[in-house]
Order: sequence, then C-alpha cells, then structure tokens
Amino acid sequence: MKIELGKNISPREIETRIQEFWDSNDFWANDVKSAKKSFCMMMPPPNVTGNLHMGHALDNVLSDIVCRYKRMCGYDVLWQPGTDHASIATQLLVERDLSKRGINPHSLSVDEKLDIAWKWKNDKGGQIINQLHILGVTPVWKRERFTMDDGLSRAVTKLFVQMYSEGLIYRAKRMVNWCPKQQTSVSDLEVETREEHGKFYYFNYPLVDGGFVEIATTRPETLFGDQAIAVHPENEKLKHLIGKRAIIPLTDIEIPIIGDVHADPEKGTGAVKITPAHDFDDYEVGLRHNLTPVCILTPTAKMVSSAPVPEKYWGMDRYDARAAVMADIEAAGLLVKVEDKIIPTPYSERGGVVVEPWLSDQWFVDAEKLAKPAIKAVEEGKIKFMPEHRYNLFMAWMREIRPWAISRQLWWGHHIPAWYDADGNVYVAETEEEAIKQSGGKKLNRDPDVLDTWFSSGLWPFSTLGWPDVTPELKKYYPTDLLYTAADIIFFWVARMIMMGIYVMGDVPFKTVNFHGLVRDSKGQKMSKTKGNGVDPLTTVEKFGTDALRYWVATAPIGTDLRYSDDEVKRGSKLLTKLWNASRYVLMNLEDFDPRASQKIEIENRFVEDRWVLSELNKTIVETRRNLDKYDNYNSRVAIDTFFWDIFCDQYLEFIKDRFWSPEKYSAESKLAAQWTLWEVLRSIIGLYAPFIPFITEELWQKIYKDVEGGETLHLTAYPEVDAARETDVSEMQIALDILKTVRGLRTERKVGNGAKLETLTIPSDTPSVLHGVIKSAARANEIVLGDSVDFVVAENNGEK
RNA sequence: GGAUGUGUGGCUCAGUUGGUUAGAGCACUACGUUCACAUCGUAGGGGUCGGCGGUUCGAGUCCGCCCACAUCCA
Repeated sequence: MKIELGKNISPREIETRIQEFWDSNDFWANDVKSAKKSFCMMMPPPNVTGNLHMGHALDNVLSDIVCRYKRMCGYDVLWQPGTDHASIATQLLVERDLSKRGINPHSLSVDEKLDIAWKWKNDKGGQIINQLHILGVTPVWKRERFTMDDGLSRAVTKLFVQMYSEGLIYRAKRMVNWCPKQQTSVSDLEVETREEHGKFYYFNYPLVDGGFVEIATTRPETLFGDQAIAVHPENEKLKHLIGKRAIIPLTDIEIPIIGDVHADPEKGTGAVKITPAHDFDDYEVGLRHNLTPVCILTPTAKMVSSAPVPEKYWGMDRYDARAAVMADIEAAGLLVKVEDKIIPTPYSERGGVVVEPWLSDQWFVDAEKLAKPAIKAVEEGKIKFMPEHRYNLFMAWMREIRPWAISRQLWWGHHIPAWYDADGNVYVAETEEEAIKQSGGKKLNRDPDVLDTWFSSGLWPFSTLGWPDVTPELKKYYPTDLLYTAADIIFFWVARMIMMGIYVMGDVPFKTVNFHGLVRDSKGQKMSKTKGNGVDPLTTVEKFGTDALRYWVATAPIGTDLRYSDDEVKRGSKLLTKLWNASRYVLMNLEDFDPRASQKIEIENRFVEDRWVLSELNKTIVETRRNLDKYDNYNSRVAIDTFFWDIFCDQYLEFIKDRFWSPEKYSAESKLAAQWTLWEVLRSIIGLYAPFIPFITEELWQKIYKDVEGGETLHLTAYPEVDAARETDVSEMQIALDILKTVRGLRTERKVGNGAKLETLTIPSDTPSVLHGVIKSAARANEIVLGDSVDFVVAENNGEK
C-alpha cells in the first residue's frame, strides 16, 4: 500500500475538517431499542449566558474520554447534553445589560423582562453549545435540553405539587438570608462568610428603675427593633437584672430584661440586645420568650420611614444609620467603648453585598426527610465517590442538613405553582384552572416568586430522560452510570440530584460521581475573572489544537487540581507530532505490503522482537483498559505513552531497521513478519489513543485503515483487545535490551554518536543467536563478533556512505 | 475552632494490597542531524519521600504526635 503522509501537521486543519465530518453524521446517537448494554452520563448543564471556561473543558473532555471508550467497548452510550437557565445569574446579566443600554429594569413589567431574557437565551444559549463542539465531545446533541423548556418545566411543576401534597414542600414565615441588592432570599449555600475587620460597640441602656445595663453589639443600628435585653440565667453578676425593664437609647421604648442561655457571659458584657427580626439567634430567643419581631429595615436595607424608628433616621442606609446612631449614643453619654473585632460577615455570593437576616414568607423543602434515604443509599455504597474522601464531606453535610429555602423573589425561573385567594389561603396545583377548582371558584392571584435554579437542575438526571412520562429512555438509562463534575457544587447540585432522584425515581441518579479538581494558573492561583488570570480554552485550541488540550486534560489525576500552562499543553503537541511521524515511517516501510494480499505470517513464526513488541502491546492493553474501567484517565494515558514512545518508537522501530535496509541478509519472510507486526501494532496504538486524541487518530485511521477495515469512523470500531496469540515466550529479549543499553553507554563514554555505524560489535558468546539480528540492527553494527564482553569498533567510512 | 485533604529531585505530579538500586514530564548537563521525527534521539546529574517517634525481617506506603499549606463548615 502506498500512502504518503505530509511531513508537517496542522492540527487545526485536521480538526476542523474531522469535526465537520462528525457533525454531518449521527455517529454518537444512542439507540434506546438496542440490545447492547447501556452506558449513560449527564452533562452538567452550563449556564445559558456563560462562555466556555477551563472548568467546562475538564468536565466535558474527561466525560468524553469515558464515553468514547465505552462506545468502542460496544455499549449503547447516551451522553445527555443541555443548558441551565441559572435563574439569578442570568437575571443579573440581563438586568446589567438593560442598564447599560439605559433601560431601568424596574421600569419594565415581568412579562417584558421575560421576553428580553428569552431572546437573550436564544441568542447566547447556543454559543456555549457551539464552543463545546470545539472540544470534540460526543454527547447526543439532538437530545439537547434546557431546564426551562416545556418538558423540564412540566417536571418541575408536577414534582412541586406532589411534594407539597406529601408535606415535603411547605410555606412558612421564617428567617432567611436576604440579598438587599437582588431583593430576594438566597439559600444558606449561596451565602459566603468572610472575616472582616469591624467594630464591637459597648453602650448603656438606661434602666427604668435607674442605673444602666451595658451591652455589646456589632449592629447598633438595629436597636430600634430591640424587644428585650438578655442575660444568662446563671450569670452571677447580671442575673439580678432579669425581670427589670430597660429603655432603648434615643427612644422612650421600654423593653424587658430576660434570662436566656443565648447570652454568653464570656462574650462582650454578658448582656445582649435581642432583635428578633434582624438576627437568626435573636429570632429563636424571641420564639422562646414570646417576643414580637419588629422589622426596622426595608428590603433594600434602609431604615424604615415609620415608628419605631425616629424620624431622623428614616430612609438612611444601614451603614449610615449605624454611624448616626453611634454618634447620637455618644452624644447622649451612653457610649462606653468601641473595640476592633474580626467579624464573620455573610455575603450574598451573587449580589456581592452583605445579606440581612430577613423574616418573610418563603417556600421550603423539608430536606431532612429527603436526606434520610439519600444517606442510607450512599452508606450502602450505591454511589461511589471519587476520590473517596468526598464521601465524608457529603455525609457530614447531609447529616446536618437544614430546610432548603427554594423561593426566590426573582422573575427569571420556574414560577411557583401556587395561588392565593383574597384571604391569603394557598392553593397549589399544576394549572391555574385546577387551583381555581380547588378554591371553589374564587378569584386567585399567582405567587410571584420563582424557584431556586437548583430545584430544576436537581431533576436533570430524570427530567431529561422524559420524566414524568414513563419513557423507554428512563427505563433503560436511569440510574445513569457516571457523572463528572466540579467539587464545588457537591451540595448545590450533586446532593440535590441524589435526594430528588431517590425520592422521585426510587433509585440513585448515578452509580459513580467523579469530582475533578479546579483548573489553576501556572502559579497555582485559582482562575478568576477579578484576577484576570483565566485562560480561555478556545485560545488554547487555536494555539495548539483540541487534541493537545485534551491530552493535557487527561493528565489530571483523579480529584486533584490541575495547573494550566502553555508548556504543559505543548506536551500534547509533541505527542501528536511523534504519532504522526511514527505513522509516516511505518507507512514508508509498508509500501510493498498489502494486508489484503500479502502472505500472513503467524505470530509464532515471527522474530523474537516482533513477538516481544506484541506481548508488550498486550500488557499495555490490559493496563489501559484496567485504568479506563475505573475512570482513571491519567494512568491509562501514561500506559499508552510508555508503550508508544519508549517501546514502539525508541526500541522496536530500531530493532527492525536492518530487516528493511539489508533485506538480503534475511529470509524472505522476515520483512513480511515485521510488516505484519507494524501494521497490527500501529493500528492498536491508534485505537488505544482514540478516546484521548480523537481527531488525529481519526485522520490516521481514515488514511491508513479505513479502506481495509470498512466502516466510517475509528470511533465506532472496537477498542483494542488482548489477544492470547500474542502471549509467547520472549524472555530472552531482556538480554538484548541489556546489551543495547551497554552499547549506548559505551557510545557516550567514547563520544561516538549514536547514528555512527559500528564496524564490529562484540557481544558475549552465550548470547542467543535469535537476538543477533536485533542487536546488530539496533546497534547499527555491520558485523557481530562473539567474545567475552560488550565492545565495538567504529566503522572507518562513517558519514560518507 | 471543627472536618477533610495535601506535603516525594529546581517545577508539576505518579507511586495499586508495606518487599529488590523511589518513577515520569518539564527544566538542567554532555553528545548527536545524509536514510520517520531537532516539537527529536542517546547518555547523565539531581530526592535522608515535611519533622519526630513507633509497629515490622523490611515503611514513601501502616500507627501516634508535631509543623506547613489548601479546601469546606462554624
């Protein structure tokens, strides 16, 4: 066969061409009717507004390696793609965009804003999907879903109603975290506590009976909402005050002094002000003592313009009010001291401002009830965590799980299927008609809130497969087999999927979850927009090609962070070049070879070096498959590299050169034996590498093997398998390897270039004669002489053949 | 403060159930370019495997304590 490969490769030229070929065919489609064993993965749905980043590259390339491998192993693979509406994140972007264009988002109706957001989604939502294509990944694109499309929205509504009817969702007035910027509640997980330098204020509350009680607080501006002063009932110094009354400074409001264990005698003065509407702990104290929560802040965290706040402070921002109140307390002679203090301060992750504890009517999921069976399932080992230590993290959180606040005062998301009548009675139903029916025909208003975005993404593993309909897909592919995702969404998403999956489907959503690490910059810093040290995967692809990027991703050991640098990706480029050149060389040696016509040389009749490389290939296949089967991309890739580079290129190709350059010294079959071996081994190398560097391997396969094997794509051929015929006794090869190592050492010692021909090479006389050819070839010797030890004489006419 | 993880040559990391001279890539040194590949090849230097103690015939690997760093939760 005469096939010529160019001397240089242009990865992007190959990749774009191959990508078009793949895109115009339906190679990766699942077949629900197939009798093949199934393998299913869910793509973590990227946000519709986002751009591809290295985290996506990690999720998707790691997933793709497994999917391609499984497909080549004969599985019916379904990799389910799609995007997430990302409620608050998207709303923020849309509103910011409106503001930039000079439109005040608050001046628009909800419907107008929804129109704009849907348009935004349709424009930008496809962008990230297009970018994913560039990674050469193979989800079943035609099954792409969106968390707010009709089917998935129906799943959300149906499940909400079901959970409500079973008491797993309820509405209650509770303290929640309130983001004053977005004016919505956020869940505990969306709050990030930062340690900040702040002040601890000590000041006096006058007692009705005369005298003072000194308290300490970090939030003096909430004093107008105080309902009591608390001291510990066993506080020897202060317990005599219990039952007396104090006056809130700057007002004439009287409040009681109560005994409560919340007042730690060791902290501050031992006496604390109790403001049930503005502090989680105080709210609990208030419940114990029948105090009324009095809210003195507006939803935007300004002082309310009504009693009990004195008129002077009306409308002030919370921090301005703090300064004003403290100034006035000092003027009133009540200030004792101000200390510097490190204060853990809760920030809204999305809004970037300090959240307020906020008493409001919200919808909650009774997470504790959902967590119990989830904990049990995980304890029973129904889900394997990779790396294993994530199990502990998961369990610790699940065992202390708190109610999940799911309502958001936003407009972009799934609207809560609840309606209210004029008296405030609630009706939860899948449709308004149903709700009206429930109410007995009353006029109803819909709850304006939407659901936490994770509520819908928690259903992803079964809603995308058709739930609530009982589809063949759901039956065949659920539970899914594997999920690759980032560790930072273990609670947000992974835990919710597990709870929802078990509740809805009665089974775990995936059998294995593999948490990859973060991509860091070359110095080990987290990539972030604010630092500006992020690397755009598309830029890397432009520079080095997708295969090189993928090869780098496959260097990620399980669960550890991965540092990015161009130099690391260059390793991939080198591998591609090496693979290309090795293939080119093999083809040069196959010019007079035709696998369909040439005489077959059975393995037992081949040379020892042929049988040796085949036996090494077998070992490599075992090692590669063993590691891929446990989703260890790193070690499988290393196994292939070692075989390809160190054994095939560095040794085997040298071993057989003589058989091609000096055929007159060998039997007629010797060259043919080497050709068959080259033909078979190169094919295996291409196959082994296929899931990792799919483009170049496809290109090579199409050029070299397609016509002989038939079929359309390498990626639907069988993954290389161990062949028992390759297991022959090749133990004597070690002797040749040792002698050649000695020769190379002598070359260096005597400053003889390793390309220089040797006139004679002396080797130990007990060297098996079957090895003489290999040694002569790899050592580039003209003649072998038997002697006591290894020695050589350099050829005189070197360099002028 | 609690939990988890990490600490192996200059750098980034492998090292499966404890078992011979601890590996790889990058970087470095020397040599090498007429016969696949200089985005290369060959040879080489470089590590008391964070510290201390323990178990064992034998510890990078198991146990205890300590130190440093990271992440998560308070």
